[in-house]
Amino acid sequence: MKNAEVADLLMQMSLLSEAAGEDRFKSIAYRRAATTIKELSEDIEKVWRENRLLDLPYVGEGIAKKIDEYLSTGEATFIDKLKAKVPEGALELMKLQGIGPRTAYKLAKQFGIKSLDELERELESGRLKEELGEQKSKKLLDEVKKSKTVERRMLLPEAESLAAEISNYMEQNRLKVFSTGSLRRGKSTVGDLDFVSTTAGAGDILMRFPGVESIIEHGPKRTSVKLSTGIQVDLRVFEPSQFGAAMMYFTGSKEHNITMRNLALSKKMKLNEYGLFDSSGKVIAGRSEEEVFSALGLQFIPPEMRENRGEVEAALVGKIPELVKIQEIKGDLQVHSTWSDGESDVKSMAMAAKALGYEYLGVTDHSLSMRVANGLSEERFRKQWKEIDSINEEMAPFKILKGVELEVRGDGTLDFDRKFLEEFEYVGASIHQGYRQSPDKLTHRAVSAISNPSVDILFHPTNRLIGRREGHQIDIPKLIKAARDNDKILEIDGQPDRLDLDEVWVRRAWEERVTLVIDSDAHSTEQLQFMRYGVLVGRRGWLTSRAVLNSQGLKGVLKRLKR
DNA sequence: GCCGTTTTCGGCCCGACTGTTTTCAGTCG
Repeated sequence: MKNAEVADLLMQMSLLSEAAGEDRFKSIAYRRAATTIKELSEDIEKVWRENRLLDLPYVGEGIAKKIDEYLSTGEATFIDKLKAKVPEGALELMKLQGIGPRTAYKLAKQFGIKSLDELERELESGRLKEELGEQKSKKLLDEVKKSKTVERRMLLPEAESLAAEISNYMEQNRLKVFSTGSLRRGKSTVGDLDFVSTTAGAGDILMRFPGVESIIEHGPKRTSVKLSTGIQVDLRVFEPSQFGAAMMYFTGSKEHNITMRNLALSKKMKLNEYGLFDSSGKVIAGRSEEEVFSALGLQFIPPEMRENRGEVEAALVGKIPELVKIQEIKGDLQVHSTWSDGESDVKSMAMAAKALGYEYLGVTDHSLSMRVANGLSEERFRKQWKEIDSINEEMAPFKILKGVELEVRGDGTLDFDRKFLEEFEYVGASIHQGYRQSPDKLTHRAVSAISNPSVDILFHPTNRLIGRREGHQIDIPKLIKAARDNDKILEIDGQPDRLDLDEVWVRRAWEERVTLVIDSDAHSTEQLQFMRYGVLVGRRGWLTSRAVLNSQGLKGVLKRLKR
């Protein structure tokens, strides 16, 4: 699948077009098309072969022609053409906060600055003071020095705990702040933190938060600071009567906001962060999000869905799904114990699961060939089952299910034979090995695993580790089709660095009526909490409880996994 | 470059903050 490559090319076009000083709407158009293709839940090559490129949102004649060139010849002459118009170095300079297309163009063209290192030298020499002004030079110099610490996005637990730390600090100063932005939308990675407050002066308190390293800007309504960890925190202050509109605006996403504002315009109203207004400027709504949605004739859209992926259109016709909730989860079907690489024993895991209100817990220790994880042999599994039986007697009606995380070996064969696999209450297969295999081979392994009669679930299908390792380049539409044809289940793994399947594919899978299971993949009792993150992915993938196997009670799950 | 229950041309979300621009351009979210 070349979706990521094509999206990347279009994103480059967007940046180049901006740096070349072209009409800024061109750049926006490229970026929108890039997003469309990045989030496309089918193979772009398939769309192209079937002549459906023009059906994609934000793809018109111009962009379709470029995609056609790339997919048919493997070349992208349009990139080189545009590059010729951009002075060398401008793109790199634009990565710096405070340098936009204008400044980058000027610095690269007039001063021949080609890199951040060169910019640093020029700034230190003072030669740019006349051009940029004293303040700006100083600010940029600070930025250049800071830029050397790599920019990173936080995983959800880190983002949540930082947000909690900041809001506790504010609370100690008798100020309430509300977390918004991508954290409120439940995105798998969070770049910066966004808060809304209804108390004047909140910005002054934020600036005194102990982790603050520098102040990016500070005004009566908006304050932005940078923490020593490199994370940016933005705070905006509003009147209580504006709170709902403010939360909507700051929760985003940006593209969702644009669609919402356009919808307001089409109804002769105006929507901004202060409220919804009629054509005479009179306020119609703003105090709560519910009020604003309703005044626009929309159903309430849960934050997790606000990504401009059709949710506004769905809300207009009352088709927002009732998203799955964490309270509806009745059990966990992938956890590990001390039998393999877990830190807690089976009984502790079961007690912790019961304490969460679950009816059942599927213990899925690794199979034999995962030697690094102390994978179990047939003999050890039989011993484990005895232990499970006795705990089950004690804890009834709570039930521990005998599962396995079964290794799909490099050659596509499974760790155990069919006869033994039938003795488990269910089998989840995983592909951990063989990164360097071709996409075709990996796809074949995944498809044959999910098609195997002894396998019920494919765990974390791409095996990605966010920020550390790309997932296997498997053909996911093909995998989804195989799961559907064989009536099998795909997993959303709740480990914060996995969250695999990705939300885009989760949505596609359920559209094809493939059941999903949301698991914590816990390796300790505490990690059972990771279920929450998996549920967020499900919600971002528009799942209802009906789509999620483990929103069913024990009876329903056993029926579905009947062997 | 894309798009259309006002439009196939003329728009494209809307506002805060910074700096030294004495009225607004650049950048950002």
